[in-house]
Amino acid sequence: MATKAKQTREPDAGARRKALRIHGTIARDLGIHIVSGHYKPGEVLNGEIAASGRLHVSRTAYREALRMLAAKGLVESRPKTGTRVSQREKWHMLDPDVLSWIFEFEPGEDLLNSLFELRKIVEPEAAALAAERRTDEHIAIMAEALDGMEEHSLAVEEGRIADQKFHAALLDASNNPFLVTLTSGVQAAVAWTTIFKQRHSPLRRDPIPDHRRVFEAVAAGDAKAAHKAMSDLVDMALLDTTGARIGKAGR
Amino acid sequence: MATKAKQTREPDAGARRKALRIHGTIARDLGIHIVSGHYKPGEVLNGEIAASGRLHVSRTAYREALRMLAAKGLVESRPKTGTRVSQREKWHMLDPDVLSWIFEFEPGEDLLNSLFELRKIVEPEAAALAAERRTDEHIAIMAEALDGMEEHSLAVEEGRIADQKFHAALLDASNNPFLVTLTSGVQAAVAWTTIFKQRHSPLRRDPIPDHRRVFEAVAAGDAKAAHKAMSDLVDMALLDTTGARIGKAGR
DNA sequence: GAAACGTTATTTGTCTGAGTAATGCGGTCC
DNA sequence: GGACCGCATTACTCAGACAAATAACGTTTC
Repeated sequence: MATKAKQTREPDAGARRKALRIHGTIARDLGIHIVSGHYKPGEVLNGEIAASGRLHVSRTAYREALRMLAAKGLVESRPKTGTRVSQREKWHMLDPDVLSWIFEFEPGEDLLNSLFELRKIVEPEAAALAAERRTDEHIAIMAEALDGMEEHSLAVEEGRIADQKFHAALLDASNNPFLVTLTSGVQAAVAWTTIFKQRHSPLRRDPIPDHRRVFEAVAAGDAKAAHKAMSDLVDMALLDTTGARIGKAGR
Repeated sequence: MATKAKQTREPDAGARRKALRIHGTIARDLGIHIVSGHYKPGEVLNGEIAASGRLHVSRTAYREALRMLAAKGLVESRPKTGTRVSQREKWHMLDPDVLSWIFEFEPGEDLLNSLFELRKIVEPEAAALAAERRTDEHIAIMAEALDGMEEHSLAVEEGRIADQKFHAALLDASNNPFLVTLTSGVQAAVAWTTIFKQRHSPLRRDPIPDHRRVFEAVAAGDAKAAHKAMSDLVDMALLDTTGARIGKAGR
């Protein structure tokens, strides 16, 4: 019997969990069940009274969870017919939460490849734009972050924060808000699982030199070089992830 | 009554609106106010009791609207401090609803350019992938849609539906669910405003030949040609949109 | 005096129960 | 057979109360 552990302010280094409320936890649980295929598209969920009763929560909380899922395109509600799981094409696959839910379970090799296919398309171009548009301030922030990554390692929290700073500054330099949200969300989801998987295979190529190549190209304003360097970086990230997953090489 | 539609009663010609409920309309109104800058990031909204009272709705409905906006990253709620508009970096700019809200108001030239920058990066690559992976069935659907576009025109509803079918099949052929959601959402938002703007400047280049070039490249499995053709298509779309914007009389 | 600690007020969060509105389904009438 | 009409089901909306979280303030303690 899992009673909810009284989790007061958890000062653990992680800003990862934000102490979800009831509606948040239910949305997350339901969302994971949906993206993992436990509830299939077209399937009708239990009625509000039944579902809320089964979960021992009020209808209010359950409904708010449904509203969140509906806002992410995962479900659709109508009177008389009930709430049903939407078709997969309707899902907002790039929503940060949906992405994290997908990767929290088991991505599925094809989905992982699809995501990296997208990264391979977008991120090099973003780096190229950043090379053309970066300000001196961007360079300063990225340089500092790079130093932080070298001093600590990506194995510890501080190093990962520096890594995030680096990529955030890079994206900001592209000066395109759509690229920012798209890429930051994807990176966050991937980073999370990568960290997890790496516990099993701590051996990996040192990513710092690749980061430095990106940095130097952006600092020099060399869009083509930035494109190439970032492309390599994404390739390496893919190898890290799939390598940790399975030994076999993809196509 | 001329058409024998199974559709029971749809008195309003606008089939675009799905008869939003109260929480949906409030979320939309609030969302538009946020993305249009009327409520600025960091600003705290009125308390739930005050806001719901001012809108003459129940707290429940207002809260569900907030949950939807929170699910899209537009607001954040905490006890004691209230609900405040999130920083722009937190917004899910690629969420279909957020996108439509942005373009419903007045996109802002820079935002429009940023979005087309993204399209220019992603859609040609998607077309290239489609050229490599398309099945015969995809070709058949696209051919049929293309015929429909030629028979009717993009000026009428049927033609636009055929256009959507064409692009949907093209995206599906890329076999990448992330590309599908990303591109379809963006296209929908842009198409909406383009249709609207075109009432003022009906003169535009005929897009059918460009579509045909994309089709032929994809049918031939020529990724490079598909890339080029789709790139041209996006260029033309940008010209259409900005041209219509500049052409209109300022208000 | 400053830092740790408890108190309080305010706001969101959760619960309950009732009533309303939309809608698919089946029956009825022509 | 088709159009219309009621019925049952389900989500939707409302109202009011209570609980939990937390920022701000005041108090204690060293």
